[in-house]
Amino acid sequence: MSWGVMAEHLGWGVIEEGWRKGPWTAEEDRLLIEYVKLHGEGRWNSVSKLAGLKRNGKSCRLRWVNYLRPDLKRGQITPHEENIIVELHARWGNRWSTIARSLPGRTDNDIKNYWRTHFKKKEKASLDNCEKSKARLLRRQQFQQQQQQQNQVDMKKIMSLLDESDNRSVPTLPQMRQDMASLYPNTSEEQGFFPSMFTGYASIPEVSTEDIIWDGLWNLDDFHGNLTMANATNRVNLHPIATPFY
DNA sequence: AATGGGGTCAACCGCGTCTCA
DNA sequence: ATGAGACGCGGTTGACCCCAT
Repeated sequence: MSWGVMAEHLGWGVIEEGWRKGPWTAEEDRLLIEYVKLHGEGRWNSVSKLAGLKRNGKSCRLRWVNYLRPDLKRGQITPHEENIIVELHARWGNRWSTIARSLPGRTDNDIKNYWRTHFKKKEKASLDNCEKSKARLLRRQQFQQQQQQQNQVDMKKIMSLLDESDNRSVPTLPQMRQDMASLYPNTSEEQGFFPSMFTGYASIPEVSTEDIIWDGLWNLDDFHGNLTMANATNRVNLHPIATPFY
């Protein structure tokens, strides 16, 4: 039983509008290779007529470019190639064919697949961090708002105390201590007697070292993200500046 | 041993660009 | 100048494989 017959028995190679679709058989590959040997690359739409393949031109071109070309490099992407991909992606964004030109033997499809599998994970992780960071930011904003409101209340209390002591002229230090102690009975002078508004710094609760580290990483991610996004979305602007490695 | 989930890769699809009559 | 066909590109899908549970 031939590959083609078997494939059809197994439900592969669906025929739609006269064109076969799905995985290529060894026989189809052979026919395509023969065709390219005889006629060269190009004129893909005539493959079906000249080679007897029931595949449309697009499908033939793709099969040749991504799989059958003799100069294709097989095997895993090397660390060196990965470095190049990362560097060029930062510069060009998702312009896979441009990146592929700098990696002999690799196709745009290879690079695209590699990027998606190896870097989507990192992207997802950074998106998760983004959500965490947003939540933290919200917590901080809420806390700072509360702090501000509390400070206003405190200030009013202090002002009213001062008003009461107007007839005492300038308060003495013991008097001030007494006033503050009545406002903040649980706070010792050593712990920081005055409310935070006097220090100009509101301490932030529930912020762990881990949070701080993640914030730092997030800032870096954000910077890198913006950079690559800018590159990806402003390709036209970058054209005159940078040239791909042909 | 069964199964669910994630990784990998080949192939398809839609759209934009190029070429040529 | 223009329209149709060919080509190229990036995004997406789906099948297969492997591994952990």
